[in-house]
Amino acid sequence: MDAYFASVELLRYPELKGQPVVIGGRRHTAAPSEGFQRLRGYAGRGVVTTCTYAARAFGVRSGMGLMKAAVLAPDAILLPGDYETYSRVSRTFKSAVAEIAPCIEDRGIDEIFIDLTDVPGETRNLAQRLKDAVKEATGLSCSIGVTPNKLLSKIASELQKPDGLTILSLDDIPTRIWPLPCSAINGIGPKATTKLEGFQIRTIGELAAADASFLVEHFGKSYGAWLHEASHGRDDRDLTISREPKSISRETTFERDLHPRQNREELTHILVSLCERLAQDLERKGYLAGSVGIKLRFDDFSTLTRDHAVPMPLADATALRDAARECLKRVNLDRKLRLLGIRAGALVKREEYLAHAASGDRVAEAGLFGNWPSE
DNA sequence: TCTGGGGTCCTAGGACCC
DNA sequence: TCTGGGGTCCTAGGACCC
Repeated sequence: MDAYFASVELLRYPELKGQPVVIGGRRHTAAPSEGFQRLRGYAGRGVVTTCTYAARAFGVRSGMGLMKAAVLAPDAILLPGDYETYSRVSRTFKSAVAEIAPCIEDRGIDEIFIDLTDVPGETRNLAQRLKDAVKEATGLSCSIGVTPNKLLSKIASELQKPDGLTILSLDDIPTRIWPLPCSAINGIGPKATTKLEGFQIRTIGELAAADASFLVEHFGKSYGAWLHEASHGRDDRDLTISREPKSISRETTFERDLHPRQNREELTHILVSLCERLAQDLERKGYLAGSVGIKLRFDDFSTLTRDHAVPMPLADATALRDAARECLKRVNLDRKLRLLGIRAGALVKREEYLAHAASGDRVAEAGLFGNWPSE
């Protein structure tokens, strides 16, 4: 989806069309009827989640601090994110696509992979039908890349944003893919980009020209070999149609840094609140946590995590808090914090766990391992 | 003027087991 | 007194993505 959150907001406020609009920051109590909040004079933490193309023209980008964005585009309109609406519209566009092509891999709120292998129809025609269906169902534009695999489709979908439709075959790789910067490949982030630049490798073509052995030597067996394959547009991954979550978490960045001793009560209150929200998430989704972790970010932005495997899977707020305390015992709390998070890992389906526990399977399993025959 | 929140996957060391 | 080969689980950190 193109500039997804911002585009959804433009549906709600059509009068903002063409204007620089930024989604981000915390929900504000001021009603929009009193006029839109401008970025000018913004004070506080928070980043740009999404922005319109008009805002991008000022140099504003996703992930940029709002204070910096305010300098670049002081008259841009700032709207808080409304994730419930974005989720609802997300389900709508995915359903519209599924009516035409049911084999879909979910890639988050605004992105999907679609397997068109068994969908009849001429390629360009089919892609246009998908775009039309999304537009019809949501009023929003999207950008599509049709290629032989996921790696290339992801790159192709970015080539003509917004409202793009790009079709590539393997023969197009030298002309369409190789001129692009390495970072256009999904999986090559800032660190790898910098390191590659150190070897004078800037484009995907330059990466493709590098020896596989050289890449393995400097980037490791697995990542190095993958870099080589990716640069040649090779990718044999299947679509992942359904998956179970591995972890569920809640975290929050404070308005101001808090000290574990001076602001003990405030921090305790925040932790309790995070545990309550996480407990609700677990309950709603039907999972129990086999491990509980905490995440701390200090005033210098350094981050630390601690994990605790619990003897019995749990999901209620009090138990989460007790487990979090076990983790906190192992941390030196002598510096101010800017973020606190809690995470449920080693998830087990509540229903399945309860069924096993009732049938005594757990006891049998423990017995099996306890009595393992020795040589 | 510092840098959100929710995730996944990978690596690597150590404990522990047969 | 010194040392194997295979495996799993736990924990911590980091890169990357939406």
